[in-house]
Amino acid sequence: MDTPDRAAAAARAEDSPLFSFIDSLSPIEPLKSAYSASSIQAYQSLNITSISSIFTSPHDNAQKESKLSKSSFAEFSESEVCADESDKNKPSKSSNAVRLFACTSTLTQATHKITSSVSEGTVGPPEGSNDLPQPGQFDSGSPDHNTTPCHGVRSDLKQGKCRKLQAFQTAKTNTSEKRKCLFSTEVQLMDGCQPEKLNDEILGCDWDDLISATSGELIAYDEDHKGVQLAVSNAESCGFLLSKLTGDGDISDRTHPSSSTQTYYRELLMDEDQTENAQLVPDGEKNISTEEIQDNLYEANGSIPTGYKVETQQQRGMRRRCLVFEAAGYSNRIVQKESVMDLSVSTCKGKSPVQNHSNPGKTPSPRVLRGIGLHLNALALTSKDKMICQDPMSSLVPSSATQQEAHGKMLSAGENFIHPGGELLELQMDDDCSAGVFLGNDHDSSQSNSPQKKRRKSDNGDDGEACKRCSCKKSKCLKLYCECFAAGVYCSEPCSCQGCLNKPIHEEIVLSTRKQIEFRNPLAFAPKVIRMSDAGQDITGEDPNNTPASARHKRGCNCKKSSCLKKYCECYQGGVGCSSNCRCEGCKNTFGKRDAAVSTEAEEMKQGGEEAENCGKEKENDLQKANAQSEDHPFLELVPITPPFDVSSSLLKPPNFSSAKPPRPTKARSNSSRSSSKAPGAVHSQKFSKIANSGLNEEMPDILRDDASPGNCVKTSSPNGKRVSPPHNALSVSPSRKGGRKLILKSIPSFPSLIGDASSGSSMNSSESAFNTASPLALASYSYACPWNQPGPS
DNA sequence: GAGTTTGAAACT
DNA sequence: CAGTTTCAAACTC
Repeated sequence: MDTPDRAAAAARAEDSPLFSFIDSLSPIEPLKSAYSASSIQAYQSLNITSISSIFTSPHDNAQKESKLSKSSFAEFSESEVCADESDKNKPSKSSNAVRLFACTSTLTQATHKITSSVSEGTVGPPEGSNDLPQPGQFDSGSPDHNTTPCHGVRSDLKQGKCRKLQAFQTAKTNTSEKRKCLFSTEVQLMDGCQPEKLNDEILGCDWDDLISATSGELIAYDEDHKGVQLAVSNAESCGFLLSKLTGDGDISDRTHPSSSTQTYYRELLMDEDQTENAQLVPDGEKNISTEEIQDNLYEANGSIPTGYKVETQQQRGMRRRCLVFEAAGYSNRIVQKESVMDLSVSTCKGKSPVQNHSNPGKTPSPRVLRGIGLHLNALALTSKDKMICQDPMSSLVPSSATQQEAHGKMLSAGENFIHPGGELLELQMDDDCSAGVFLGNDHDSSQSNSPQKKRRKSDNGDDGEACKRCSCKKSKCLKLYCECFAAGVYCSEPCSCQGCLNKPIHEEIVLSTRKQIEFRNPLAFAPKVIRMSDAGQDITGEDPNNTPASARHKRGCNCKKSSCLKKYCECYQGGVGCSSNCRCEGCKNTFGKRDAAVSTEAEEMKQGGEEAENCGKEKENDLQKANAQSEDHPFLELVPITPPFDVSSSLLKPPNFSSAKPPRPTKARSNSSRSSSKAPGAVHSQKFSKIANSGLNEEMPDILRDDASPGNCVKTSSPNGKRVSPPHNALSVSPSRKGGRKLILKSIPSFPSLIGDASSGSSMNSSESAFNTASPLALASYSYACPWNQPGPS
């Protein structure tokens, strides 16, 4: 960051002929400056104080960026947002991306080196593979970048930008570079199409991402981070991405530095995107540039900085995607490594082979995908998840180099996964959809982790309704009645709603409404069904006992006529047995009767799985659906809660961690009180004690009680826990939390992210400062926890 | 596809 | 906090 360093770096770069060439192409200096202290200042001014972002995964940065963009450029973003929808993929963007891409191709290794050197210059001395800016360096730099140029860019780029940003986020080691690239790209965009060497170079690494971003959809792959994802149409959503990536990413990076560096994001270019791109850039250039570039990248891997190489070759990013796709093993299989190139090529050409494969007939529009984002809750709640969209899935399908790896990552990712903002949600949806789509293809089942996805896939695939979504008429999709809104996702094409305001265009309204609802009921957007089982087992591994059956409906149902044997019953719908919290009458929940639960909750918790099985026999279809929902998305569960939530109540966040006080789930209490009132207090208390006492307990009890235990937020289970726990002392608060975290994540609605975006900017700073090292996950958890911590409405 | 049932969400 | 109304999903035909 220091000027001397920059000077040195600059000198180096200048020395190389490439540098001169690059200069001719586009001025890089601006970027440098951006990275430099000046940028930092700007960053600070923006209120993005926390450097923690540096430590954190790219996600954090992205979030911050998004936040910044939003907060500082809220006007822009909004106006742009509107424009985005109409102009999602602006030619300028695509053109820029194309340019960058082309530049990168031309630049090849030398350029990469230069870029790296440049980055280094800002940060520190580059070396060999290290040429690429180190994460830490970037981190420091990235924020700056983000702050200054990004804002403008973001606003301009809008969704596409966000996507790009997200993509950047995904990259770990490369992240910094990627970030730079993003920034650079963003900058260019802002500037208007000014090609920049750095950008190009950087883009070389991320250009795919950029392209994807421009194209419309992004698929983020964070091998290391696993959790990351997506992008999304709105910058807002970008902000939400918090995903655990940070935490995971950090960890993973540490553990697997080399691999970590390779995060990959891919975009499937939609026809639109392609067309747009084509328009923007000469066809020949585009195609050639992209293809060549890719080829070059692959070929030049040796020459290319490790980070680049890895990314291009390994396409770890894809793996992430794979998470989604994993379920759809098919996608992975089909595409595989080649898929990456194919994708890139396809994007250039117009349609990605993948898309063709998945849905020859359909060409999922980026929009669709965006909208599709599934919500964990939604998933858990209904088969609707299916809605998500097969198409997107298919389109997205990028194959991962190693499916298995991807799977593993996916799982982890799922765990880590946080729902970003609405767009992110979309991505999620995409993932989900993909999962759903692929469910049929469960090949990947080997993934072990993604059983849920598999199930869903099957479900989705089976259901023609897969893409069905809400059909609100009077609620304007701004109430919990709306599944989309409840799930924290924007309504999209599949929706048949009327007067829908749950769209990126009305982000503010959505956020405000969401806040209101959350204020009224902090748990409103929390997952209705907490499912320790899969997530806990897989992720945590700590709670072998937890079985799907163990999961219970948080609030408990109030069924009277359905006997808890129909989807009317949330418990049944969620594939969980009724618990003492339920006030149902004549409960016959196949997953576990309330009475039984009360009397033998402990057993149920352990054996819940059995119950589920039994129930499943009774109604295979229903059960499958339910199970799929609940189980399939274990990692969905993991999904971060709503950042917004955090944001809204965010103020508490820092305190949470710092403060030993366990967050109180105000509602939880209310729930408990409720349940207690209805159910025998003794029983309830017993459960509690059980939970508290048993190590396993964490699983369900936490969740169910999640409310009860504020810790839930904190708990970050395995994946999350990894990231979070170390840094977050406060988190450590209760061991039990681990399990809770999983649950928590699940519940988190994507929308929250939206909220989070708005508030996050300032709030994040404080929180980040507190966390610093904390991973994004931590943040997410934190934020999530905060709400809980706060009595909220109470 | 239309109408009914259902229970959660929202409202008072 | 309890009761009522509103709402949209789930279900039935």
